[in-house]
Formats: sequence, structure tokens, C-alpha cells
Amino acid sequence: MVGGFVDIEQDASLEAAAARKLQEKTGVKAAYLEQLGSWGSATRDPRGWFATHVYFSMLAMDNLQTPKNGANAEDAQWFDVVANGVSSTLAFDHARLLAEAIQRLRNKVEYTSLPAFLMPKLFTLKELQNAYEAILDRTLDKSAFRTRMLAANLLEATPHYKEAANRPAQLYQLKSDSEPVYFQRLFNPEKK
Amino acid sequence: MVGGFVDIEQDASLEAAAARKLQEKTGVKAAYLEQLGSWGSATRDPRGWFATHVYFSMLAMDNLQTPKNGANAEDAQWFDVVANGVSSTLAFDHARLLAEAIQRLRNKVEYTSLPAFLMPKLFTLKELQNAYEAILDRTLDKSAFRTRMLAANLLEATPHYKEAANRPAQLYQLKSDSEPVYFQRLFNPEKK
DNA sequence: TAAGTAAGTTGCACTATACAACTAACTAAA
DNA sequence: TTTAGTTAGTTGTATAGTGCAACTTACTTA
Repeated sequence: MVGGFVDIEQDASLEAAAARKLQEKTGVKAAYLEQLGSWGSATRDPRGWFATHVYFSMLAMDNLQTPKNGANAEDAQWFDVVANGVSSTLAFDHARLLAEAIQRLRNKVEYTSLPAFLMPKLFTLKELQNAYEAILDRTLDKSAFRTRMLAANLLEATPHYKEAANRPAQLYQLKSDSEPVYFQRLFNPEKK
Repeated sequence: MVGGFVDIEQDASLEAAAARKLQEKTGVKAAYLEQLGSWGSATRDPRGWFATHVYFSMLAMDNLQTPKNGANAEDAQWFDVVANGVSSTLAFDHARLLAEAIQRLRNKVEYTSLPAFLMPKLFTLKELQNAYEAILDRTLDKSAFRTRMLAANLLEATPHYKEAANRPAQLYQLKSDSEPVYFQRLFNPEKK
């Protein structure tokens, strides 16, 4: 979680301000940035009537400047997402905003191909499934997952394989022209 | 489309401001009000750096104060939604905002029971289907629609029927405790 | 009494899913 | 060199929701 004020000299738009703050504090340019919403009220901040514009973003962990253990208030603050909650030691109503962001992210991931855009250049289908499962916090069926992803015409098999102490897994990459895909059905939420 | 400025003396929150403006200009309390997003930039309004907070709402047509033909700039402005566009004679980037609201509304209606909350107290399944079809601008299958709606456990059959010059249609009402329902599948978008 | 119309039902094909069992490809230990 | 273990990937079966089309039902009106 990072925050700051819009600088009307510097930021051409709200989104530009969000992107700037994120980059300043993580060193990473966001692969995905979406506005969650805006909240304004007289009472939520004792300093007066404020409007807060909340964005959420997805970052690959590859090269963050401030990994979890180096976090401090100057930089990004990191929270583990366990089930539905985060430890709520946050200022004002920030815990609620964060919870709402997580909920929205899950909804989105449920029926889109978004996580595919977070992956490194080459990745296996199991790794992609792991990304989905981490965000959704539940297991998905292997064969249904593969069928869905391949049918989405989003991925491209490469001739490369991931070496391992067992059967090597085929590496895939995003097709060059690919955009987020909406699936016709949701993953079945009956499962744990 | 209605608009106005937040009054920080009067409005406890952004949503309250939106609800107030809507009620002032249509005379109707919104059945549903959702934030579409916020846009701010230095260039979109010549007067300077502004942030606009856009909400969209669903209103039953029953008792609007300013029906379409009485519209003027002081009150609400009404636009027919034809296919995807609206006549773009709107100030600044308002046409784009309106288009985005329509898109979002359609996405939402595609997989939720939202339109059910717009209906009068008693309504037939065909009337509900008509509401969906009007918003989505395409026809839906009758039997699939009925199956879905009844399975959602959202509606309650009443012993009343709608009189007509042919077989009378059963009247339904919303269950008292009902909240919006998310469907597991989308309506099939193959159809015209 | 028959024709017309809209409500509502039924049957069939199709598709994506869940679940479970299977085969394939590799490493490493015996 | 063989075998056990592990993970990748496939296959088969059951199920559920949908699209489509034909059907039955219930009413009015000519």
C-alpha cells in the first residue's frame, strides 16, 4: 500500500498521479493499474473534507526496490492477504479500502485472464494456475484450467521446457497481440 | 445526466453528494447508485485542474419529475441509448463518460440480477426479460431466462395474474430479503 | 366454435465444468 | 539397471446451464 497527494503541477491526471506514486515507492512500472474508486467525506480524516482516489495494481515480484522485509512508512507497506482480511492497524479507513481492493481483484480474476499479464516472459501452465489460486485462495481443477486457458487463444506454446527433477513442463508465452480475455463461465466456487 | 459540485458543508460523502444532486433534479430517490469512477486532469476542463466523480443510477420511470420532453439544462438531461452511442453534443468529455457508464451497466446486467430491483412491486417474467433485453440491446432465450431467474431464488410467485387479451401471466415479486445475485454464466453473447 | 396470441413447458444438442483415474517423462535412490 | 517417486499432461464420465425449436395452455375476440 502506497499513498500520497496529487501534485497538480506534475500530474496530468489522477491515474498519472497513482502511477507516479507507485513507481516512486516500488521502483516498478505497473503492469496493470485500475481505479478502485473514490471516497470523500468530512469525517474520515480529522484534517477535514478529503477525497481519496484508490487504485490497485498488479506487480510481478521480480525486481521490487522495497521487498517486504525492508518496508517502512516512507516506502510501500506490504500486507499478506490471508483469506479475506488483513491485519487492521491501518490509518483511517484504509483497512476497509484494502479489503475492498482485494475483493474487486478476486472478482476480476474470477472471470478474466488478468493474471497472465503478471507472468514472466516464459511460464508453465501450472505456474499460471498457481497465480490464480494464490489470488483466489482456493484450488482449481487442473484439466478444466488448462482447457480454458488454451481455448482462450491467449497463450502460445514455445519449444522450451522448464527443467525439473521430474517431467519437464512446457513453457508458454503470451501472444504478442493479446488483450485481457473474459471467460463465459466462472470457476466453480463450490470448491474449498 | 445530471451534474453539480460537491458542497462540503452539506454532503457527508461523495456518494451523498451524488444522491442529493440526483434527487434534486429528478425528484426520485435512486434504487441503485454506483460509482463509475473519477477522472481528474489539468486539461479536460479549461477552468483548471478538476476531478469529476461519476455515478450511475437506475431509476424506475414511474414518477420522474422531469420526463424526457421537459428536459433543460437546469434539470436532468436525457439521452436515448441507441446501440452503443449517444449523440455527442455534450460538454468536455461527458460523452465518453456516458458511454463508459453504459458499457459498465451492460457488463453488470450481463451477470447480475440488478434489473430485478428496478421493477414495480409486481411484475411478470416477460417484463423482467424485457428490461434485460432493453439494457443489453439483444434478445434472450425465454426458457433459459426463466430457468435462471427462478433458480436464483430471488423471486417469489404471487397468486396474482396480469390480465390480458390472451393467457394471463403470473405476477412475481422480489423476495423481501433479496440482494443482487451473481450468475455463474453469462448470457450467451453469440446471439444478435 | 374457431382463430389468434402470448404464457409457459418440454426435449434435444452442445459445451464447459468437476472429479477421478490414467499415462508420460523425468530424477534419484536402491 | 531397475524401481520408486514426483509432476506434467490426458482422458473418460457425469452434470448443469444454455440455445433452439416445437409444443401445450389459457385466454380474448371475431
